[in-house]
Amino acid sequence: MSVKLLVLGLMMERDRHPYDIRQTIKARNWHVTFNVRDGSLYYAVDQLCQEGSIEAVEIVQAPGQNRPDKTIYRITDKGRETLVKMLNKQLGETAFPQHPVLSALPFIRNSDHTEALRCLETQLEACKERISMMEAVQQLKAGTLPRGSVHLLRGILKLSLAEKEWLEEVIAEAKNGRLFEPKPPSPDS
Amino acid sequence: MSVKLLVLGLMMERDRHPYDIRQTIKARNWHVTFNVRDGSLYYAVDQLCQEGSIEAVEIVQAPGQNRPDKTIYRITDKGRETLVKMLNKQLGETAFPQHPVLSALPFIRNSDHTEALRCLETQLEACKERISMMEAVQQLKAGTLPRGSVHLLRGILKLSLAEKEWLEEVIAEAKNGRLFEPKPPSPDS
DNA sequence: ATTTTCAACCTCAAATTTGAGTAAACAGTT
DNA sequence: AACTGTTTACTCAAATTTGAGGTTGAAAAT
Repeated sequence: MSVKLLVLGLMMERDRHPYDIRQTIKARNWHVTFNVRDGSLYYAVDQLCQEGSIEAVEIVQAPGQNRPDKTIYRITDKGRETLVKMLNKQLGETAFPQHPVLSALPFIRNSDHTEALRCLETQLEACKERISMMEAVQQLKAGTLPRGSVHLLRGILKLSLAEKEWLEEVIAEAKNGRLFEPKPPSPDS
Repeated sequence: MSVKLLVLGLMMERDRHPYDIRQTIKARNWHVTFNVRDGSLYYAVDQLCQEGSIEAVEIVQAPGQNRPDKTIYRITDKGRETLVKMLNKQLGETAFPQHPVLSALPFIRNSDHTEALRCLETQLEACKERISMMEAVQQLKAGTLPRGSVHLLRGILKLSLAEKEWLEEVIAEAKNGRLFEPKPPSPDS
């Protein structure tokens, strides 16, 4: 969710420019949890700057002279406060995460069944890939990472494993068609 | 995610007015998966109406005469097409769901540790409640629900159980302080 | 009999995200 | 030497969500 939290958190490690943040996310395989578009990133940086949570420190002239120069930002004292507040806020949100398949399921009988099955199988594929990726990363880096990041990996892994089992059940019922049956007798669904 | 999908899906069952949708969500305990504010709901209905996916059928005069009258909508043929498209789109999204704790974890060492621990415990509480609620609902209604809805419940349950175990591990490390330790030796985290 | 609360309804500005661009430099290919 | 693709770096309108508010009438509490 909060892109601002991400920005401030990364700025705690060192001064950065927006694009650096983008790269760091990739480098750490954080795109799984932090699904941020460029737009939101630059927007968040702008906001943080306006509210005084970060400040521009340096403008680096890029190699070619017509290229836009990157502005490097630093977190301020106010920013450190903001960070603590946002952490509290976010840790306090008890909303269940939104899963696309989960929220599509109650309506799935209105779908094109063949197509839906194909989608579910793609989901399972993606899920399995995520699992092996997380296992690999854990092997490689677990020793060197701060505990928070380790638990991030373990969390993704654990949730993905549960997701996998569940998807397999759903797919089984999609295959035998039961998933798409109109209804048992019932009054309210 | 897609509020529009929700609206169309519910309109497939019968004609409805926006507030009816709101109530149905509550009645079915769907607020867990569909976390919709009033604003988005009315906005989505408006959009769907403008694009011709639903149409107003009837305007019911509410009891007192100064109260706003509710407009009842019906799904159109175009709406049914839209629904199928949105289902496909949504089922095709393989993004990992956003969990507030998950994305706060890598930065948690910058938090107020006592407060953070308290938050984590609240999370665990909420998670447990969700689990017992889902178990109860399953007991009561599993027989009468369409399969899609059953799998929705089972999914929430399965994911929440995994979440619970994971949270317990995290809390254990928050208690002994290891979670907040600055870092093991490493270069990149 | 009057105040308080609650459920039914809805609105709207401001914040944020999405999606689709732009443009320059470099690396590799034909 | 001209093409194609990729990385760096950013922009912007349009779509959507958020958060907070507003009105009426009926029911409950004082």
